[in-house]
Amino acid sequence: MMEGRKRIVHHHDEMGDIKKGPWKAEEDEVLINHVKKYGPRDWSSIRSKGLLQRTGKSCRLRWVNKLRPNLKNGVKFSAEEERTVIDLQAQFGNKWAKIATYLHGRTDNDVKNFWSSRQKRLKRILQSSTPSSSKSHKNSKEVRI
DNA sequence: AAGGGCTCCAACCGCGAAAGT
DNA sequence: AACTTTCGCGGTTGGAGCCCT
Repeated sequence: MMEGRKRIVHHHDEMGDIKKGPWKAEEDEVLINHVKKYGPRDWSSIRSKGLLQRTGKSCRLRWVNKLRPNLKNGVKFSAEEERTVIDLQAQFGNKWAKIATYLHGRTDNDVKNFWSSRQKRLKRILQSSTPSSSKSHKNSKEVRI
Protein backbone atom coordinates (compact mmCIF):
# COMPACT_ATOMS: atom_id res chain seq x y z
CA MET A 1 0.00 0.00 0.00
CA MET A 2 2.40 2.63 1.13
CA GLU A 3 0.21 5.71 1.29
CA GLY A 4 3.28 7.86 1.28
CA ARG A 5 2.77 11.40 2.29
CA LYS A 6 6.32 12.35 1.48
CA ARG A 7 6.70 15.53 -0.35
CA ILE A 8 9.47 17.87 -1.07
CA VAL A 9 8.65 21.09 0.67
CA HIS A 10 10.05 24.27 -0.61
CA HIS A 11 10.42 26.20 2.61
CA HIS A 12 7.61 28.69 2.33
CA ASP A 13 4.86 26.55 0.95
CA GLU A 14 2.88 25.85 4.03
CA MET A 15 2.55 22.12 3.58
CA GLY A 16 1.18 21.88 0.10
CA ASP A 17 -2.39 20.63 0.14
CA ILE A 18 -4.51 23.18 -1.57
CA LYS A 19 -8.23 22.84 -1.27
CA LYS A 20 -10.40 23.23 -4.34
CA GLY A 21 -14.03 22.83 -5.21
CA PRO A 22 -17.20 24.06 -3.53
CA TRP A 23 -16.91 26.30 -0.50
CA LYS A 24 -18.32 25.29 2.87
CA ALA A 25 -20.21 27.76 5.01
CA GLU A 26 -17.44 27.53 7.56
CA GLU A 27 -14.82 28.58 5.06
CA ASP A 28 -17.02 31.44 3.97
CA GLU A 29 -17.15 32.65 7.51
CA VAL A 30 -13.39 32.66 7.83
CA LEU A 31 -13.09 34.60 4.62
CA ILE A 32 -15.76 37.10 5.64
CA ASN A 33 -14.05 37.71 8.95
CA HIS A 34 -10.77 38.30 7.23
CA VAL A 35 -12.33 40.86 4.97
CA LYS A 36 -13.94 42.57 7.93
CA LYS A 37 -10.60 42.90 9.61
CA TYR A 38 -8.35 43.76 6.71
CA GLY A 39 -10.58 44.68 3.83
CA PRO A 40 -11.01 42.95 0.48
CA ARG A 41 -7.34 42.52 -0.33
CA ASP A 42 -4.27 40.47 0.62
CA TRP A 43 -6.00 37.34 -0.56
CA SER A 44 -2.86 35.29 -0.58
CA SER A 45 -2.11 36.09 3.03
CA ILE A 46 -5.16 34.12 4.10
CA ARG A 47 -3.44 30.93 3.19
CA SER A 48 -0.02 31.95 4.43
CA LYS A 49 -1.56 32.77 7.81
CA GLY A 50 -2.97 29.26 7.82
CA LEU A 51 -6.58 30.42 8.00
CA LEU A 52 -7.71 28.50 4.95
CA GLN A 53 -6.09 26.06 2.58
CA ARG A 54 -7.32 28.01 -0.41
CA THR A 55 -5.30 29.97 -2.89
CA GLY A 56 -5.61 33.73 -2.89
CA LYS A 57 -7.19 33.40 -6.25
CA SER A 58 -9.94 31.18 -4.93
CA CYS A 59 -10.55 33.46 -1.94
CA ARG A 60 -10.85 36.54 -4.06
CA LEU A 61 -13.19 34.84 -6.49
CA ARG A 62 -15.41 33.63 -3.68
CA TRP A 63 -15.64 37.08 -2.16
CA VAL A 64 -16.18 38.96 -5.36
CA ASN A 65 -18.77 36.64 -6.82
CA LYS A 66 -20.68 35.29 -3.86
CA LEU A 67 -19.92 36.83 -0.48
CA ARG A 68 -19.62 40.52 -1.12
CA PRO A 69 -22.70 42.39 0.09
CA ASN A 70 -25.53 43.57 -2.14
CA LEU A 71 -25.19 40.88 -4.74
CA LYS A 72 -28.30 39.66 -6.47
CA ASN A 73 -27.54 36.03 -5.97
CA GLY A 74 -30.05 33.57 -7.33
CA VAL A 75 -32.11 36.25 -9.01
CA LYS A 76 -32.51 35.95 -12.71
CA PHE A 77 -31.58 38.81 -14.93
CA SER A 78 -34.48 41.13 -15.51
CA ALA A 79 -35.48 41.99 -19.05
CA GLU A 80 -33.82 45.34 -18.57
CA GLU A 81 -30.61 43.82 -17.36
CA GLU A 82 -30.59 41.52 -20.35
CA ARG A 83 -31.10 44.47 -22.64
CA THR A 84 -28.25 46.31 -20.99
CA VAL A 85 -25.84 43.44 -21.34
CA ILE A 86 -26.72 42.93 -24.95
CA ASP A 87 -26.27 46.59 -25.74
CA LEU A 88 -23.02 46.95 -23.86
CA GLN A 89 -21.61 43.78 -25.34
CA ALA A 90 -22.27 45.23 -28.75
CA GLN A 91 -20.43 48.39 -27.75
CA PHE A 92 -17.48 46.98 -25.87
CA GLY A 93 -17.19 43.34 -26.84
CA ASN A 94 -16.63 40.65 -24.22
CA LYS A 95 -15.57 43.07 -21.52
CA TRP A 96 -17.54 41.40 -18.76
CA ALA A 97 -15.95 43.20 -15.86
CA LYS A 98 -16.61 46.52 -17.50
CA ILE A 99 -20.16 45.62 -18.38
CA ALA A 100 -20.81 44.44 -14.82
CA THR A 101 -20.04 47.91 -13.49
CA TYR A 102 -23.21 49.10 -15.17
CA LEU A 103 -25.35 46.56 -13.34
CA HIS A 104 -25.91 46.87 -9.61
CA GLY A 105 -25.42 43.63 -7.78
CA ARG A 106 -24.06 41.71 -10.73
CA THR A 107 -20.55 40.41 -11.18
CA ASP A 108 -18.45 39.84 -14.23
CA ASN A 109 -19.06 36.14 -13.74
CA ASP A 110 -22.81 36.67 -13.71
CA VAL A 111 -22.63 38.60 -16.92
CA LYS A 112 -20.33 36.11 -18.54
CA ASN A 113 -22.60 33.24 -17.53
CA PHE A 114 -25.63 35.05 -18.82
CA TRP A 115 -23.94 35.69 -22.10
CA SER A 116 -22.73 32.19 -22.71
CA SER A 117 -26.07 30.68 -21.81
CA ARG A 118 -27.68 33.01 -24.24
CA GLN A 119 -25.17 32.18 -26.92
CA LYS A 120 -25.81 28.49 -26.56
CA ARG A 121 -29.53 29.07 -26.59
CA LEU A 122 -29.29 31.02 -29.80
CA LYS A 123 -27.04 28.46 -31.37
CA ARG A 124 -29.53 25.71 -30.56
CA ILE A 125 -32.40 27.61 -32.00
CA LEU A 126 -30.48 28.33 -35.14
CA GLN A 127 -29.39 24.70 -35.36
CA SER A 128 -32.84 23.26 -34.95
CA SER A 129 -34.30 25.40 -37.70
CA THR A 130 -31.54 24.84 -40.19
CA PRO A 131 -32.73 23.08 -43.41
CA SER A 132 -30.67 19.92 -43.15
CA SER A 133 -31.24 19.06 -39.52
CA SER A 134 -34.69 17.63 -39.31
CA LYS A 135 -34.10 16.13 -35.91
CA SER A 136 -36.04 18.73 -34.06
CA HIS A 137 -36.00 18.53 -30.33
CA LYS A 138 -39.54 19.49 -29.63
CA ASN A 139 -39.99 23.06 -28.47
CA SER A 140 -39.77 22.20 -24.86
CA LYS A 141 -40.11 25.39 -22.90
CA GLU A 142 -40.80 28.94 -23.72
CA VAL A 143 -38.44 30.20 -26.30
CA ARG A 144 -36.61 33.15 -24.88
CA ILE A 145 -34.79 35.58 -26.99
C1' DA B 1 -41.07 5.96 -12.23
C1' DA B 2 -36.61 6.04 -13.81
C1' DG B 3 -33.09 7.30 -16.24
C1' DG B 4 -30.84 9.92 -19.77
C1' DG B 5 -30.19 14.41 -21.84
C1' DC B 6 -29.81 19.40 -21.22
C1' DT B 7 -29.02 23.78 -18.68
C1' DC B 8 -26.85 26.68 -15.81
C1' DC B 9 -23.64 28.37 -12.85
C1' DA B 10 -19.75 28.05 -9.28
C1' DA B 11 -15.25 27.59 -9.56
C1' DC B 12 -11.28 26.32 -12.21
C1' DC B 13 -7.34 27.54 -15.45
C1' DG B 14 -3.93 30.21 -18.05
C1' DC B 15 -2.04 34.35 -18.96
C1' DG B 16 -0.91 39.21 -18.87
C1' DA B 17 -0.68 43.26 -15.80
C1' DA B 18 0.46 45.23 -11.60
C1' DA B 19 2.75 45.26 -7.35
C1' DG B 20 6.43 43.90 -4.48
C1' DT B 21 11.46 42.80 -3.54
C1' DA C 1 16.69 46.83 -13.77
C1' DA C 2 15.41 42.16 -13.13
C1' DC C 3 13.09 38.84 -11.05
C1' DT C 4 9.10 37.02 -8.08
C1' DT C 5 4.56 37.14 -6.29
C1' DT C 6 -0.11 38.55 -6.40
C1' DC C 7 -4.18 40.22 -8.71
C1' DG C 8 -7.79 40.51 -12.23
C1' DC C 9 -9.76 39.02 -16.35
C1' DG C 10 -11.83 36.10 -19.95
C1' DG C 11 -12.62 31.48 -21.37
C1' DT C 12 -13.91 26.93 -19.98
C1' DT C 13 -15.99 23.03 -17.53
C1' DG C 14 -18.07 19.41 -14.26
C1' DG C 15 -21.81 18.22 -11.99
C1' DA C 16 -26.29 19.06 -9.51
C1' DG C 17 -30.62 19.45 -10.57
C1' DC C 18 -33.94 20.15 -13.75
C1' DC C 19 -36.75 18.63 -17.79
C1' DC C 20 -38.48 15.06 -20.93
C1' DT C 21 -40.14 10.72 -22.52
